[in-house]
Amino acid sequence: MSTSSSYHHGNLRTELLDAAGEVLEKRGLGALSLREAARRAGVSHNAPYRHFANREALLAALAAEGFAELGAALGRAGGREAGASYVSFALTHPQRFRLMFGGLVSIDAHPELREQATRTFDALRRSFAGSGPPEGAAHAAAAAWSLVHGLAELLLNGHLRRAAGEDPVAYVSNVIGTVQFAAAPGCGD
Amino acid sequence: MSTSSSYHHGNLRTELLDAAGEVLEKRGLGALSLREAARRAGVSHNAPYRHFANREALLAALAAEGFAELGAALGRAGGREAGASYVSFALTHPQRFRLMFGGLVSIDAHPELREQATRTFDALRRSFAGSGPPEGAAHAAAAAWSLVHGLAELLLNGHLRRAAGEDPVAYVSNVIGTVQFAAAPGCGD
DNA sequence: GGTTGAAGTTGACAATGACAACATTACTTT
DNA sequence: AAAGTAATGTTGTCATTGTCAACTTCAACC
Repeated sequence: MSTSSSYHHGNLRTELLDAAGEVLEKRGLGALSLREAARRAGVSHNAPYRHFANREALLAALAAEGFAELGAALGRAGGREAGASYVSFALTHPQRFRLMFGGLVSIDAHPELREQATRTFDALRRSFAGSGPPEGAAHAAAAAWSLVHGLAELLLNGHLRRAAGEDPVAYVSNVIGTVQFAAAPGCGD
Repeated sequence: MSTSSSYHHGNLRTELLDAAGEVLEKRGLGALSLREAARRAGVSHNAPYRHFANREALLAALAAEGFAELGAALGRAGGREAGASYVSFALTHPQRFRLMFGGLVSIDAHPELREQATRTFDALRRSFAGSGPPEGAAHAAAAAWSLVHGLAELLLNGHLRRAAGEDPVAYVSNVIGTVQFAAAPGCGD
């Protein structure tokens, strides 16, 4: 139905996001312009402005998509594999992950992004809160999230060299396995 | 001496880096253009090209400066306070830190940056290697670095909320304090 | 003293983000 | 169903930017 005429696209916002997402992952953030997205969607250079206030708004929408997907991935995985799932998301969508956490788009400046991010962060804190008892819970959860987030970033940037032949997945679980949270059962406070 | 004529600046590269660094921290990476740096250095729009091949080369030089400074800070602090020192650097120079680890400049593509980064990374691994015995050393060091790096990033982005009135420095050490590395003395194998 | 090359300048061009004015279509409201 | 209105896309334009090319100035060396 939507394809009747060629003037009104009918689905442009979504297609712009798809096109932009592809450019983002394949050619990086620097190559991602509103005009390029418009070109790929087969639409005039100014059409995107009907759906996004400016370039940053498009980036914010991309980031929001990313947070939604990350949240879904965390939901799928049990609390136990949350860490592996987080790292896996980052390695599967490196540019998206950087966009989400790179600080280039202010989360607070974009309400829709803010809401989605908040939802995902809450899920995250919940996932990582199981690591300790109430007293140090907040700190331990922060540590767990930090560990996993840092691991993702450093892997993404190629700063961690794993031994030859070491499985990436195994590496992640090995690294995570070296730490214990202070109040976790089996290790004194 | 150097200020004799106004044609040959004599110190342009350094001044461009200083100007660019200021723009970077105060207005963010997006506002940092070669032309803006040139303007601030009181020089024509194309003068920077005598010192930097392109915009990315300038960014690479800024990142290299950052790595040098981070390395120095780590050297000043003992191995014990390496973590706090790392986080402190990130919080003091947020934009610089993001530039260094944001993946926007390819480290490998810029030899000078690559060398400086390698030096600093080696120092880093050394700092964080003290956390465990040889067998799991690499993994434990990776975990320590990841923890600290993630903590820095998440703090930078305002994703970790510390309790009201909790000192930032104390918070960092509290969070770090919740983890113990598997083979560290005082905790099971 | 003249030559040469590094460091800076002016001038140009294409790409981009953004604004304004206009065109076309869809939806609502009788 | 007809008209009016707002949403969606288009064309035109402009300032800014990165980058290339050609020219100029100056300092160091023979």
